[in-house]
Amino acid sequence: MIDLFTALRGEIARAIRGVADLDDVPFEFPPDPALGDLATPVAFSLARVLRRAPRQIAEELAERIRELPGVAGVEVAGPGYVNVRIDRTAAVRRLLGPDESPPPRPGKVVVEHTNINPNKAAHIGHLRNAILGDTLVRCLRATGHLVEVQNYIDDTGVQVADVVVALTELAGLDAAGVRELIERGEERAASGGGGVDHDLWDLYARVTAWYGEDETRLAKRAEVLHALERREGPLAEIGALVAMAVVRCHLRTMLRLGVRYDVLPRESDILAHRFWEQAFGLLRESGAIRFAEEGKAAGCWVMDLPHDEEDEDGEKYEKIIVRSNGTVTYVGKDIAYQMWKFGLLGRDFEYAPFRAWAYPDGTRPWQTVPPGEGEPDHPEFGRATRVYNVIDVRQSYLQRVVAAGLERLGHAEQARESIHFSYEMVALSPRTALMLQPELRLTEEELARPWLDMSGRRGLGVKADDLLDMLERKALEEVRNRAPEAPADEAERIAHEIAIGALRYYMLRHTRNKVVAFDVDQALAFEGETGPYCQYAAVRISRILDKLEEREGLDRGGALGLAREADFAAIPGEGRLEHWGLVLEAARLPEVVPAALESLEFATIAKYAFDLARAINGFYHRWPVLQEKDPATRAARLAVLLVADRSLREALDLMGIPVPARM
RNA sequence: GCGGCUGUAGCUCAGGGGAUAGAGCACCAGCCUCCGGAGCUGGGUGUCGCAGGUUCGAAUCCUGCCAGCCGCGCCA
Repeated sequence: MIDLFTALRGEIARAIRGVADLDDVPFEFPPDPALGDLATPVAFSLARVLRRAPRQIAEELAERIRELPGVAGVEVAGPGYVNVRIDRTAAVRRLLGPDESPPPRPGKVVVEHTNINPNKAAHIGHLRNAILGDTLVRCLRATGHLVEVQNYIDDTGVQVADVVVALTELAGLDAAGVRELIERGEERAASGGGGVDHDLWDLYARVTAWYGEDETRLAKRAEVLHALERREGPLAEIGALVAMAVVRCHLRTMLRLGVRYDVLPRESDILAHRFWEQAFGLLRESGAIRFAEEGKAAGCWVMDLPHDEEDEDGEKYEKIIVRSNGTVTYVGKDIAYQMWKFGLLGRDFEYAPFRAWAYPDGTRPWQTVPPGEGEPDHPEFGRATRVYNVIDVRQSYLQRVVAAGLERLGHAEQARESIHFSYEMVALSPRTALMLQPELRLTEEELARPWLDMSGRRGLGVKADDLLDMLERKALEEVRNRAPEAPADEAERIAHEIAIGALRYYMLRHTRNKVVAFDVDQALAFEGETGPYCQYAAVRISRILDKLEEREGLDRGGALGLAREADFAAIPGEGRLEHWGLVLEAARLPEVVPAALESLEFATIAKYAFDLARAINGFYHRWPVLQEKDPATRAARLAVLLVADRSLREALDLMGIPVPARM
């Protein structure tokens, strides 16, 4: 990324402070590039302080700004905006120059995302999580952060227990039978089908009904849970087998969209390494929790929340951390885990390369393992200076409690740096739900609702793999229509890249506080505000470069060299402003990325990429490069397109959207 | 009850003090002997949920209200 504006703003702000004392000088981009490249409405606020007309103040400021290097002109417009124009040829040259990305930053950022229960196939809600998380990771890395990506595996929870019950009681399988089921899934997966996680999707839905028929059957779940925690017996073996097999499936699904992880911490290893016992000691010693002698929580260890939260009786709110039977709650475990992420626990996991699967390139993410099984040489994990937990909005309360726990332990800074990246869920419109599953029986009330929650227990939802398959099939059909001569493997690769583009864009285009009411038609759209539209704009520029090489022997390096030498002023007057407008739009990327990180709103990057692609497509139609006769104009026009291309590709890359070689 | 989020065009959504409130979809009409239509150009719609307030200026900030959704468990 190349940032034209930050340094310039600093200069202008300094010049303005020479006239009036101000902490903060506001800047904005003028709504129309004809007005200028950078604007400040500062004269309006100064007018109040100085008790003079804003326009008059603006004129004075303009005089000083005019003198600054890199400033090509200053004008006062409207009621008192100061509009600044910059040197265009120099700007274009710089934008085509070497990368100026920020230097590495101190500290380490942990991003935890995906976190799918390893009991059935990933659904489209998990896709939103992983895509948001992965985009966060990419943006952090692009701005110089060292990032560690964690995907937490809850392999001892109720969901896994239920699937073990389903396998043993409903499917009548023993460990050998489960192994066989997993193997069959692997064979299907090898030829592009769904793995064992797909089998479990329906099986898991059935177990809820099975419990419903006879409540005494819940004892089976308790038995399995117990076995999982102790890691003993055939039920535990099946649980471990299934959980790791499903994790493998999830990793495969996520790899389809280009999402990878550094380390997979497992709940069972948190238990095995006795993280909670360690945290319990620290919490007790620090006074963060206390033993409740009386009240509703008598006999429990509780944490008094520093918030002014009260329950309906007006009593001070306390959160139970250890139950009266001595077992720890979910929040308690989460506090221990969060402490580990910051290196505050004084205890670590052991690690080994993920045992169940390797990425196709032969690398493996790391996983945690029980005591005594770890490899001596492994990267350092945890010890973060900041932690992002990507979890949906329903966990907001618990995330606050976890941060409060750190605070109460005396780690105020880490509490502040514990960031809940919350987002709303993906749901199904009743129409889409019925379309996908016509056999579904919805109540009157459900039909009237704007959306329906996906429910693993009802089998209601859309599998991530199925959506990806649909996207790839549709994209492949389009590719075959448009480029019938393309070899099969190339067509498939392009279709895959288009599918990813469509899916990732779809999940990012909504702001995070909005429920995505999943709509098949919208998700499968390749036209309008979509990923493929953005990809297409980049491909078009790429095609011009191809033609340039075919017809004139000018390769990409040559084209870039030509563009760097271009004189922007060579562009004839009537189109000059439009050319410049595209450059300006492209130059805004370094403004967009930090803003997106600050607000955790990656829809802004999606919107930016789309606007830029739209500008490129419009430009493409009005200003041909290859047909342009005048060599100076042609070089300048090429330069403009290359500037736009660079920003568009960078923006797409931040969202994990690849650009196909052709479309 | 308490807390959070959402309410903007027919639909899906951007915009979150500042220049004339915008996109996409859908609908209609145009556009290539081309750098391939996943495109471009036009066409028109808005009590920005309602009511007050702050401000030179409010879709945007504040207060209240209405509607919808989500949380608030000795579940995970």
